[in-house]
Amino acid sequence: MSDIRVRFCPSPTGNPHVGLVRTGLFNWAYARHVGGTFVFRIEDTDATRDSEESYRQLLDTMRWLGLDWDEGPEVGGPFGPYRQSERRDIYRDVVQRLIAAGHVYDSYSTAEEIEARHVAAGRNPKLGYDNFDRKLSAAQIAAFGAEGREPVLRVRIPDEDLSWTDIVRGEVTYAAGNVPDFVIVRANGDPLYTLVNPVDDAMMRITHVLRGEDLLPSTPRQIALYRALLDIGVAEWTPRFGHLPYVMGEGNRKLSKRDPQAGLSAYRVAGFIPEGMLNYLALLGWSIAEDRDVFSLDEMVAAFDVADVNANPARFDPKKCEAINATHIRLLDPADFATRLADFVAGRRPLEDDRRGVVIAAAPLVQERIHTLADGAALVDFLLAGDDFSVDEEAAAKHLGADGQRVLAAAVASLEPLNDWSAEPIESALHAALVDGLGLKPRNAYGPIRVAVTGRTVSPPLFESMALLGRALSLARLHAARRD
RNA sequence: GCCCCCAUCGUCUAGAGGCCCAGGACGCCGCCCUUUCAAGGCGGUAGCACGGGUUCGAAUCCCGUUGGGGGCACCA
Repeated sequence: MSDIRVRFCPSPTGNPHVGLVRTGLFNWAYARHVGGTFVFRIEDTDATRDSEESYRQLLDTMRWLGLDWDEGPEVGGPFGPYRQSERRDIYRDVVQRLIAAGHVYDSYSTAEEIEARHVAAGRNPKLGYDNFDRKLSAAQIAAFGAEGREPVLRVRIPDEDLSWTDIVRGEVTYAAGNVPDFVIVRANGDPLYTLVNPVDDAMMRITHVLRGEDLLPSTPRQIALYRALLDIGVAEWTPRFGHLPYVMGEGNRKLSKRDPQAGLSAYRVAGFIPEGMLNYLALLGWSIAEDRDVFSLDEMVAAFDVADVNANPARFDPKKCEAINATHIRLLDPADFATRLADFVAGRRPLEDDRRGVVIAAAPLVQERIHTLADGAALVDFLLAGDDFSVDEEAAAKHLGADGQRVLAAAVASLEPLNDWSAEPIESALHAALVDGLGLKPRNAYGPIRVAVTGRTVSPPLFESMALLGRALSLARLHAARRD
């Protein structure tokens, strides 16, 4: 067991997106690699944006992927609670101590006033807070109070360079004067992320903060806050920071929640399996070896180190994600794959026991032909369709014309006397009648039959499919496809 | 505008001075196999952003330029 403690602390807004999950994965993998502790914390300090549904989705997603946490919601731990909405009293106390020690001060400036001051001084109005309220006189404060204005609380940033050694980027420095005093408590008394995140990291004894690159600019502020937390005894050390590269979407934009390919749940619904998803996500900024990009979670754990993470942004490529997923599907033990496929199908349409058995039996025929479980479901659908079976129009036009009709007639004639309705006899009978009898090339011979029986031009292997479908249904569909 | 980050095939990456006229994967294109589709096999396509240094030697180190991204909230 190592003393390393990392955390994953999403806020429950909307559905978890792939970049967020990738960050969770890297934290988890690092914790497991070093034998440390993985803390899962929910940052729900913004009541107007957080939702219980999103919270549930977060836990559900983590569990689906198999990223278990050592401390966190529903698991507990020595530093709980792990939902910030339940930690108000803790923050209130820390704020009192920060005030008492003089690290923070009341600030009355509104955004308009700050901007006006910049304009009046001939500066860029977008410069940010100007630390104006640092030196308010008692009289001014009294005057604001008399107006009924409620101050926010700001942290006093030291006037010196702030730098750290980023685990993935190396030395990063923000020169003195570039980090304005920032707000940690709203005028209404609500603590902000800017306070709560470092406070919890300190109190939960986090040693390594691994998070998205978007938070890099907030790191100097946090380092300044840590000095204050160290001073008042809330923190015992400043953690190391590592900023993981962005996951980009289409075009050159950071993958946003609105992006259709961004939400992780969409992949689950589309029939991606955790193994494939995790493997692909791991590839976004990390690689296991020079000539290898398919691996299991265990293999990742054995090899993963944050220090090896690449600093440049990665584009999420749905095609490669599918390809990786496909190889993981093929890697699955056939029995395991069969039950996953059956469960997936059952999630889409009611599956009675005997039909479930058919899907299980068909699974080996589709396992290596698909990228996602949804592909698999589509491939076995003809076995489950009852009265709603229909032949695809385009396929019919192409294969069930005059030539197709001759094939169908000969096929029916050869199949009807068959006693043993299994793949081999079916193949022999069809081969004799169509290839030998009509002198057709196999691809032309079996096309019409495939379309008649499965309704599509693409299906699992024909003879096995017909065997699975059964004699009665197979013949009925062959008859139904005939025009005479 | 200011600050910060990033820069190898279309995409994800390997590469931590000579092993690299740059390796793997996805994609794409051929061919083989083949009852469709896959899978598999074989082959191909395509890249170190640019300019200066440093060095006997640079994709690798330094500086600059350009390009891309992010931040500059009483969101996280």
